[in-house]
Amino acid sequence: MDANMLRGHLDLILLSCLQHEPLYGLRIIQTVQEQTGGAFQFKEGTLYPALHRLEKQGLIGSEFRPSDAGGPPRRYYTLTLAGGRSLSQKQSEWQAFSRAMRPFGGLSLLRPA
Amino acid sequence: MDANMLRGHLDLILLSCLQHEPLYGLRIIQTVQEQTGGAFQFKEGTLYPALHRLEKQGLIGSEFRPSDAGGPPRRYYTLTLAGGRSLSQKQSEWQAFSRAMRPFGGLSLLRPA
DNA sequence: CTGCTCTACCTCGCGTCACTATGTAGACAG
DNA sequence: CTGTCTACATAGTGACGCGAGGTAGAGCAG
Repeated sequence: MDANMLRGHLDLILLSCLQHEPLYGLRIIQTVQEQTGGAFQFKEGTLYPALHRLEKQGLIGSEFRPSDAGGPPRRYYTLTLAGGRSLSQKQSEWQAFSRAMRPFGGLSLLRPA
Repeated sequence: MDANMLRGHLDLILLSCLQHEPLYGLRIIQTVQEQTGGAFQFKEGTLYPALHRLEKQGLIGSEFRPSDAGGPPRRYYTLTLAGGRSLSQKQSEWQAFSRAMRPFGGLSLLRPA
């Protein structure tokens, strides 16, 4: 899948991942891959610029600390308060977008209410 | 709504609009606006380059003919055979994408099967 | 210590593509 | 002939996901 469909939806995915617990970069990639059954597999060149962007916007915070399980230190990202609000809004936007797409996506006989 | 969420999904919308009958440019804009309850309102600078792209790819054909209802002539676009196949595929891709987004879009308690 | 490998993070450059703004041309009214 | 409306068209811009490549520390083998 995926040409550049992800455009504009990546931020929502990342914020949503950090909703429950802090995660570091490569772990986010693994998480997303698992939760989507392999449908989304982004690369580092996709992830890190997006995380930096979100941090610059104040939606996430980060802490660089030594790994507790061996290996090199990791930068753990955490959802901020503003990030939580932004997440809610982006979820609403996604739902509106998804609903607006319904007439075009096939499956026209489903989803009664 | 809409920042650049539309990215990668516009082609699907356009092909889907031409599925039942030929339409001309501005009429497509009206159709989409109506079918989405006003959620999608693209501008000409979005529409025409996209139509030209699809035509260059052979997914739609066009005929420029005088308007049958007064006013300037219009370019009517028609779905080709290849366009029909592409539409089906893009619909499948959208469904896969939409399904993959489910863990992040909120509404986590819905959509049982 | 040296060299190798693995994990993790980072960044440059590129291409795509939707959007803004602007332009052109024919139909019709006054 | 001038204004206005409809319809089509395009150049320029910017955002951003992606591919490829680069750095650095941890751990291990010899």
